[in-house]
Amino acid sequence: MKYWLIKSDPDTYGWDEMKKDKKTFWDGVRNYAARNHMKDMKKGDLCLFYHSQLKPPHITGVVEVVKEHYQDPTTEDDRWVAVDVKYKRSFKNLVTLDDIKQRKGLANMVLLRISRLSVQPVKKTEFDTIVKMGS
DNA sequence: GCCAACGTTGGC
DNA sequence: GCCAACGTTGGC
Repeated sequence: MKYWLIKSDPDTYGWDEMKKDKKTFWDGVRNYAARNHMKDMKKGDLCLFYHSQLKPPHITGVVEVVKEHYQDPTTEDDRWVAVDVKYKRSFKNLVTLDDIKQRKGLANMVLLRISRLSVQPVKKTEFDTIVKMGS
């Protein structure tokens, strides 16, 4: 099982909608590196849900991959894919970007190195640390 | 609103 | 296949 971090600008799609919908398709990725990560996602993988553009930016909770990649329904262009994710759990404490920066074990997260990548892999140890921080 | 980082496009 | 120009993302 793998772990990921997926970003969403709440103006486009926020955690409240995620909770309400229970399940959604994750589309609109137009970046090859992010797309390749989506193609690696397997059913049952867990993703941290990251709110970008907020003050402060933060992780709100966890979602689970329930359907592996398929053609992105929002475009004719067959280069792009979508996956389905379902709501798993909300964090009691939001884990902010600053919290992540402060935490020693998380200094090598992709999030801090390639800030613009919207779908990125997360190590199990990083995932566990963040879940602990959020609980 | 600004700016850095970086991906994409298009001319050559 | 290089590289300049341009657009977008995302933190601050």
